[in-house]
Amino acid sequence: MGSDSTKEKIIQAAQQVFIRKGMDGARMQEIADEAGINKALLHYYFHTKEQLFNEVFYGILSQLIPGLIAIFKGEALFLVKIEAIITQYDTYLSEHPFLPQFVIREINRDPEQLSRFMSDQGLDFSVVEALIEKEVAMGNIRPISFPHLFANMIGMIVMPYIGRPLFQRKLFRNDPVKYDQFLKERKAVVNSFVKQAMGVES
Amino acid sequence: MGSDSTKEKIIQAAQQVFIRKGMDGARMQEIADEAGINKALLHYYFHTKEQLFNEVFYGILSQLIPGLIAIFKGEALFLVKIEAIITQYDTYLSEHPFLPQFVIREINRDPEQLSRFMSDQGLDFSVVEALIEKEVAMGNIRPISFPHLFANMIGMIVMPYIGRPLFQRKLFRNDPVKYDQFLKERKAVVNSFVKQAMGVES
DNA sequence: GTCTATATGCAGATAGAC
DNA sequence: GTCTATCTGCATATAGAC
Repeated sequence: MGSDSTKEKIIQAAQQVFIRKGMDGARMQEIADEAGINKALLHYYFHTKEQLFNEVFYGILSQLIPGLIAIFKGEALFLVKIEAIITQYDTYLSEHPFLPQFVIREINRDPEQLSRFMSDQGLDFSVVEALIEKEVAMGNIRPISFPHLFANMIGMIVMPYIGRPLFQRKLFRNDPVKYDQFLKERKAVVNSFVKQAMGVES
Repeated sequence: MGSDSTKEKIIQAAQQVFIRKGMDGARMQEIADEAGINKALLHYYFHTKEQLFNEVFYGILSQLIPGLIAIFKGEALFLVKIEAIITQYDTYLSEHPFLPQFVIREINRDPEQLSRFMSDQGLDFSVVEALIEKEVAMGNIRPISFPHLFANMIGMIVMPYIGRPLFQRKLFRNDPVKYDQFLKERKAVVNSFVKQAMGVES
């Protein structure tokens, strides 16, 4: 039992540090300190830093993906799905505000592995891709390809998190309370922005 | 003259490497190799890695800012300014595709310094902030605050660049030619997306 | 200005006692 | 399982010859 809880403490600590510093910037010493143990014990549980990083990173990611798949494959109407995706992402990010930067770093550090992981988890965009083409063909929404719509939505949702240190300073006089309020508004703003752009009322 | 061209070679090489690997991941050896010199000479020109990084980073950034300020302070109509900002960013990014990731890392590594740098360069959003409030008050565009609109625009423009390794794999069967085509379309797509969302025809 | 060689320090990883 | 002490390697940085 002492062992399990130590491993859990390490993972918690590693999340904090990796997310703050990234894979390259993180130090095993710092992770050990944050977990209240020493480096040797860290290496007892996780042989290498790379291994620890992967467990942490993919552990976090795999919490997000099943929810998205469920939305993709669900029976809801197109516009409801759009809203669900925005809500899902936004809620998740409000709980893991440093995740986007973390993912972006990994996207560029080892894209092949990440891509494979998503496939392994069963994430596949072709369903949504077909869906949106149908909606466009039926004239329900303004013409747009899935990649463009996807990039637009993800970009709008994610930007306030990755840009926070700068945005908060430049746009909110460095007031964190104001910024949190701004973040809370995002879900609704993005949702109506997208719907209006696609030519449907919210 | 040999000296000046060496310094120039170093800066070019450092740009490449820092952009690929980030401040933490970059190695002075790799920069020296890419510049065709050795580490000692690198340290002759730039005493520390930190110093080299700052010169490269702020050197690149300072190319972008004056153009934005010109747009902000110009006499153009609001919608023309929106379009100009999108075009300016998008064109700049197509020439520096790795810059966003670079900036994001720095935003989180040392936000205070970056924020001060932008102020020093004279970048100030209050002009645009007032402008957009006026447009909303006049009923020319749908109500939206400047921070929300700004986050939306920047997010949409920047996302395809920071997410490229993943997006290209997942949405374009890892075909770089197709992805470049996609990137070329972004300027027009984002512009019309924004205008439609704000309730004006493009 | 440019090089080879070397110092210095630190981070990841291991050995071995308890 | 957990610790202290240590090894090994590598990255930044410097010394000093040319």
